[in-house]
Amino acid sequence: MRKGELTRRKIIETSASVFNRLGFSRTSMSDLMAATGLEKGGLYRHFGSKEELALESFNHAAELMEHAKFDPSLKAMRSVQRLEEFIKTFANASSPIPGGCPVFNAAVEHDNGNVKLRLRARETFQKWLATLSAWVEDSQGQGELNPKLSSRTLAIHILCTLEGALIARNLLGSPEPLLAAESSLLDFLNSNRIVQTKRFTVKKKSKGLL
Amino acid sequence: MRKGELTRRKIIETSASVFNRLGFSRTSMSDLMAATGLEKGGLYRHFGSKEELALESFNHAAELMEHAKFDPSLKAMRSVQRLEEFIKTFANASSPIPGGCPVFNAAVEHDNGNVKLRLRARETFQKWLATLSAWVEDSQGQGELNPKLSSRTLAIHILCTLEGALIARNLLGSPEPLLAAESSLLDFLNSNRIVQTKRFTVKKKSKGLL
DNA sequence: AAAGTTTGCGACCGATCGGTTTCAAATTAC
DNA sequence: GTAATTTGAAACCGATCGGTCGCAAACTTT
Repeated sequence: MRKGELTRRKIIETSASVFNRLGFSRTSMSDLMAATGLEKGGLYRHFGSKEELALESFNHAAELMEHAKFDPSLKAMRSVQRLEEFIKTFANASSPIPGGCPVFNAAVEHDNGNVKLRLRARETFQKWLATLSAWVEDSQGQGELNPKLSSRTLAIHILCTLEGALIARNLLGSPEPLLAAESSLLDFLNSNRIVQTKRFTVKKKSKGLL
Repeated sequence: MRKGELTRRKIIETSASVFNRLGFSRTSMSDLMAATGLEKGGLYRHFGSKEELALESFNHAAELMEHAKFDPSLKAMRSVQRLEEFIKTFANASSPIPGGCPVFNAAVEHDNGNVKLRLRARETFQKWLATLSAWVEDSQGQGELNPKLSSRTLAIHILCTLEGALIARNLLGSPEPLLAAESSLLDFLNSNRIVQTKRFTVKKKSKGLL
C-alpha cells in the first residue's frame, strides 16, 4: 500500500473527530493542520477541498456511530430484546467519536448550510429509521409486541428521544437525560409487550393500553 | 423613546432570526448588515461585539419559543390536559422563529464553542424541564397520572423527544417526525393515565408554572 | 432656530479564511 | 543504484472575518 493512502486514512480519522466536535464551519483548515500535524499543502494533496474532506470525515463518523450503537443489538437473538438492547446501548455506550451524533450535528449546523453534508446526513438518518422500523416489525411478527403500533412511528419515537437526550447530555454535561430516556423508553416498550408465558403477569407499569 | 432604542430592538429581532438559521459562527456581521440594512458601524454602535448581539438575540429567540410552545398550555384548565396540550402545541404550532429551537441549536453548534451562549442555553433548558416537571407532579397530585413515574424522567422524555423530532423534521424536510412524536407521546401519557372513576387523595396544591 | 446629542455611514485595520502553486525530499519502481 | 513518481512543507493569493474610528447628517433639547 502506498504511503499516501495511509496518510489519507489518518487524516480522515483525525478530521472526523475535529469536524464532529466543532462542526463544519467552525473547523478551519488550520485546526485540521494542527490536529493532523500536516501542513496545508499536505492536506490539499489528498483532498480537493475542505468540503470533500468533511464529507469523507462524516461518512467515517457515521460508520463509527453505527458500529457502536447498532451492531451490539444484532447479538440479541430476536425481537423485542433487540430493541431493548439498542436503547440500552445507545444510552450507555461511550461515544465512538467525541462531539455527539454526527447525523444530528449535521442536521442542526447545516440547516440551510452545506448541501451535500445535509443530504448525506438525511440518507443516514433514514437508513437508521428503516433499520429500527424493521426490528419493530420483526417483534410484532413474532407476536411479542403490540401489533397495533406503527413501526415507523415507534422507530421515530425511539431514535428522536435518544438523539434528543444525547444532545441534552452534552448541553447539561450530565448523563441524566440519557438515563431518563433509556428508562422511559424501556417502560414504553414494556407496556406494549405481549407476555409470552403461560399466564399473564401484571407488569408494574401497564395500565390497560390500546 | 429615543430613535436608537427602536433601531436596537429591530436589530435584535432581525439578528435573532439570522442567528437561529445559520448559527453563531456561520453568521457573519456582513449577514447581519444585509438583514438589517445597516452598515457595520451602525451595528457596532448598539452592540459591543458579535457575541453580545448573539446573546441578546438568543434571549429574544428563547422568549419567542416559550410564548409559542409553553403559553398555550397554560389555558388548559389542569393536569394531564396541560401536558397533552404542550405536546400538541410543540408538534403542531408553526415555529415562532425560523431555524428550529434556539436552545438545541446552541447546544449542538456551541459544543466546546461560545461559552456564554452555551451557558444561557443550559439555563433555559433547565427552566423548561422544571416547568414540565412541575406539570407532571401537578397531574400526579391531582390523581390523574401514575404516581410512580418520576416527574423529572417524564419531563426529560417529553422534551427530548419533541426536540429530537424537531431536528429530524428540519433534517427530513417533512413533518412526519413531529407527528410521530406527538402520537407516540400521547399514547405513552394515556397508558399512564389514571381513570377518574376512583380518585386518589390529593396531597399538594399545584406548583407555580413559569 | 441654535446648540448639543445621538445616530449611522463607510473607509480602514490586522488576522485569518479556504485554496493554489512551487519545489525539494522521500518514496517507489525498475 | 538510479530514474520516475509521490509526497508534503512553505510561501503566497484574494476574499472575508470581527472590529475601530472619524465625521457628517439626523435627531432632541432648549
